[in-house]
Amino acid sequence: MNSESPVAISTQALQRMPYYLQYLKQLQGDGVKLIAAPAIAEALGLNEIQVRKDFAAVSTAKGKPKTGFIVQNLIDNMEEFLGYHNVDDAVLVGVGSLGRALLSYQGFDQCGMHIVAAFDSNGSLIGGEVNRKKILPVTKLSEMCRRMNIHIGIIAVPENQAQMVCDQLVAGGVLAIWNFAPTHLFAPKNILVKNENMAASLALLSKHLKERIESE
Amino acid sequence: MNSESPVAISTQALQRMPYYLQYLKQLQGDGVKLIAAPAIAEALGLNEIQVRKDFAAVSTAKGKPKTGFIVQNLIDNMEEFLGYHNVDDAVLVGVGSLGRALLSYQGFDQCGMHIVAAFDSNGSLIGGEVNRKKILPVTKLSEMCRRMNIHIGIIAVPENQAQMVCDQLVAGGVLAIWNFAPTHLFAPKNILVKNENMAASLALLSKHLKERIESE
DNA sequence: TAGATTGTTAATCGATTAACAATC
DNA sequence: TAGATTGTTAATCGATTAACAATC
Repeated sequence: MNSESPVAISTQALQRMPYYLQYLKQLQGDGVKLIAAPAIAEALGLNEIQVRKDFAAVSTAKGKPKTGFIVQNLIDNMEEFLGYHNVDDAVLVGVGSLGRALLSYQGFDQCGMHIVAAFDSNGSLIGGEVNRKKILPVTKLSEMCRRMNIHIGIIAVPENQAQMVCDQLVAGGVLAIWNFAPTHLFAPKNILVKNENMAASLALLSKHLKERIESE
Repeated sequence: MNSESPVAISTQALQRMPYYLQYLKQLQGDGVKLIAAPAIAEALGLNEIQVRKDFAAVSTAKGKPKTGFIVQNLIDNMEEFLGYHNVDDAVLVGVGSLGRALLSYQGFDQCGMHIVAAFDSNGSLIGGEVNRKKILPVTKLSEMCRRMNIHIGIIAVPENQAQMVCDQLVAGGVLAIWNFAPTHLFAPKNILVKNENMAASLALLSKHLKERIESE
């Protein structure tokens, strides 16, 4: 494994990349051409050695002592590394309030994902559209995934329907699932399931506040 | 630190709690009274030793060999541990499509957070409401936070406004910030900032797909 | 009793941070 | 040159998993 990447990269490092990209693009917008690792570390609240390692894992060009890295190069290398250049088609299942928000979000295309259609089981929604994406009946889900060669399935349905939707996405041949339902999903090992569980984040906030307030 | 909890708990363990809770409540709904760690591990795709350790960290009652744990006890212990019983008031800033979705979500109250109001800078939104939450001018943000004793600030504004909003929330005395803007925020060390960066999750998906597709 | 499950101590694994020589 | 910054190897830290005795 990792045949194409000379240096292995951790999951954590991977998820720092979008923060680097956001800041690097901001610098670029301000006309900055060069940037050093310590400056980025400072701006993003990270350790500078960590930044250097992360850059080493994705950068084709080496940094120059006393100078740093070429902003444009880093942006290109990161986007290439993350696969933002070859956009994957996605479908979204569950057109509730969260589903609508995701369908309306403009930034996914720049991150290598394009939502082509939405699915729902509610007959009154079917045939409508949100942000120019048609809402189709969920009964057609796996067939459409296969026909359109969809790679990503986004699950935004209630938790009791999530596993069923997951199964159909897998049957439709998707390779990755982005799960917004607050439940564990079973999927074949070669399918990546990324959970986005608000309750898990809230647990962190709630516990922090409980401790702060109790310690008074 | 950790004076009230006999066993220290990791951030990771904390974020697993909502998954346990979800499953335990499902069991309870099915009339199941007792559950063993290996069964839960199986259902949630976790290691059974990890489950036992997580339970040991929050449970007041010990598990019984050959029997397991009392479902009701675990639910109570976890909710108490996470602070779901004492609900914290929150405000949301930025009534775009994501902000609306968050305002409409019904599950936060059960997780110890209650959104009392929303703020926006767009005059045409002010005075309106979403899911019975009034939309107020962002100019009143810190004053209102202080007056209403708000503990949590939710940031759902564009990235270029996020730091300014963060500063005002801090000025208003909030203790924790839930940041949906894809940018790093600077805040005092005693304020918890939890980032919810969709781009970071997408990076994981995009990279996985790039590798899968390249390896064909 | 026998066997499944518990709780805890030790070992492993992965990620971060420190130390330091190389270089512009 | 001197000093800042780079890249890499070693040390530390945190979390997970393994090993195992205790117990119902």
